[in-house]
Amino acid sequence: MPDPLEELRATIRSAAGAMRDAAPDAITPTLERPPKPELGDYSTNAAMLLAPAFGQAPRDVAERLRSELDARLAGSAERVEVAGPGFVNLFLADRWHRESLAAQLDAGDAFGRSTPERPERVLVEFVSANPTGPLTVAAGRGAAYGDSLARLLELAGHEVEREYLLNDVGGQVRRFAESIAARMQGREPPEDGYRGEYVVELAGDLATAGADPADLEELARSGTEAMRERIAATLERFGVRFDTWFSERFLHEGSKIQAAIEHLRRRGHVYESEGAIWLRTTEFGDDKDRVLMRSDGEPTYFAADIAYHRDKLERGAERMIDPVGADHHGYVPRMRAAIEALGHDPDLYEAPIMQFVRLVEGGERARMSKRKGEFAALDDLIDDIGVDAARFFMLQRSHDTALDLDLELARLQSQDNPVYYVQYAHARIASILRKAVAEGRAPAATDGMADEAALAKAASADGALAAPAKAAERALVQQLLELPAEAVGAAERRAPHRLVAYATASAADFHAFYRDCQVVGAPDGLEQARLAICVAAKRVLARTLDLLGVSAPERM
RNA sequence: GCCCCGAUAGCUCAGCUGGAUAGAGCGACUCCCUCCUAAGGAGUAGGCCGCAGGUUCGAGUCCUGCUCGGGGCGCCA
Repeated sequence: MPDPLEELRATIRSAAGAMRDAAPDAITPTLERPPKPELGDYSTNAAMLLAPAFGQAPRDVAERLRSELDARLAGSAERVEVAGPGFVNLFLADRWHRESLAAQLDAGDAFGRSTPERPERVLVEFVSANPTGPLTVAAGRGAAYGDSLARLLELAGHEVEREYLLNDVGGQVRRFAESIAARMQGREPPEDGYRGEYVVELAGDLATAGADPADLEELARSGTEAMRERIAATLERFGVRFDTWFSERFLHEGSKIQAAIEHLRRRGHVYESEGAIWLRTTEFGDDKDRVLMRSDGEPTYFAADIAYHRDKLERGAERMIDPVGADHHGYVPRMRAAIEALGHDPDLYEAPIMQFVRLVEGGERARMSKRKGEFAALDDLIDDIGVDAARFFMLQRSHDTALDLDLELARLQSQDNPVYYVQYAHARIASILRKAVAEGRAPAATDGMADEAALAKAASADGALAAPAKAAERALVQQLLELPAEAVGAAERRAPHRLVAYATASAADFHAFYRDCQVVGAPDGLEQARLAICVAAKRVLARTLDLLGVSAPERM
């Protein structure tokens, strides 16, 4: 896919290469928009990066780079300047903007997509909340993060699988079954059981279906299955769908755990002590060794998880990304150690730490504990503020920052709500296109809406457009061209929250364009050019919102 | 005690792997609808980037120490 900014970067690299008599290692210069428009359209720090290797003052290197670039950008740049400590600033011609916009439109839906140097098969395992209760808001943050990350990785050219690990066996599940049984018999759940109202309802349903309160095995099975369905329904509402629901029970029943332990034993990392079987994780940087098989003969969750990750690798995963809650972050070093003990590079296992979400309203904070029965359910949050606001707010902040979600702000269906800022820009563009069709200034598609593809095609024809000349036009075009790099950067850094900032900035640039540039009714050529900019902006906003899992409305 | 994360505007937080005069939203204050959606725009006020050192042409960003807050240190998951 043509990426005009990537071509500019390549030009800078080649100019830097041409002057590298001292042959420094490859540098990765920045290409960014300077803080003030007077400083040019783009700026690079390449000279400052090269200066140490040349043993020259940054400004002198910058001057040499300037003349190299000046020659290479003859048709595209009006001028190239050296400024500040050694920045080389590019003032690009109208023609460059026109051609870049045309290239973007020509790429259609492929714009933003990229091909990594080394595409990977990535398995993103997320949410994986115990099927012993409804999803909490905290799980929702993990869902929003994991799903957006998966979407980003796909756009960045990787092969992605979304997977949910169902912890459908073990102590928590037993307590869950005991709690259901107690409710079926009209008793209170045990002290360490699940006391939520949903357990009462579930017990009623199972009783109606003829379940036997004495058969804990069966209650565990049907209870977790009922919860799994409920969780899946909540996630579906939330716009999150998994490729695979992986049952931990499968690992136990299929002797996968024994096989994994045996594998580790053959590699020489397993020993017995105090009646238990241990993995020598300290060999790989962990604080202490960890138990795989308890003295009562039951495998630990850790052993099951090792078998699980081994299974992921056997299924072809080249990278495993497991966003985990902050309350489990202590678990990460031992899992890393286990990956290494299995004979793999531990770096292919990544566990982004999800910090907590706190719901804030008038200073009050909801607690989130499933077992005590007082929790903030994701469904309740969606009912309250809607999917778009929920996902936008949860993705607004870096995953490793604790988030206070302000319900009062998120609930507002008004101008104060930051979600609508971006959506409104999209709706405004749709409105312009509708008007253009209504006045016969743009072709209509079969559905009566503007034929965006036709507009794009006409615009990308060579020389068809007047050049974007106003500052607001140029700024918007430049902003839209950032999408591919933004998407790749957000994917590589596992940081979907960057897209929220990008979407907000793009919307702001559109609103400024809207203020300064009349579209429908502008002089011939200019009107076509602006309609093309509108189409490009609409696509970028829709794409970005989609990556966030937020809708892009045609009207508001 | 050890480990992880955080500390940036009144509030909630960004800051693109070290670059130019540190940004956004909310809140406060002033303006702008004969005009494609005012869910918008223009502007003002608001900062010792937790503290102290260090690294270098340059540090909110990297290193060390400290303070405060959150979390974790189980043969639970």
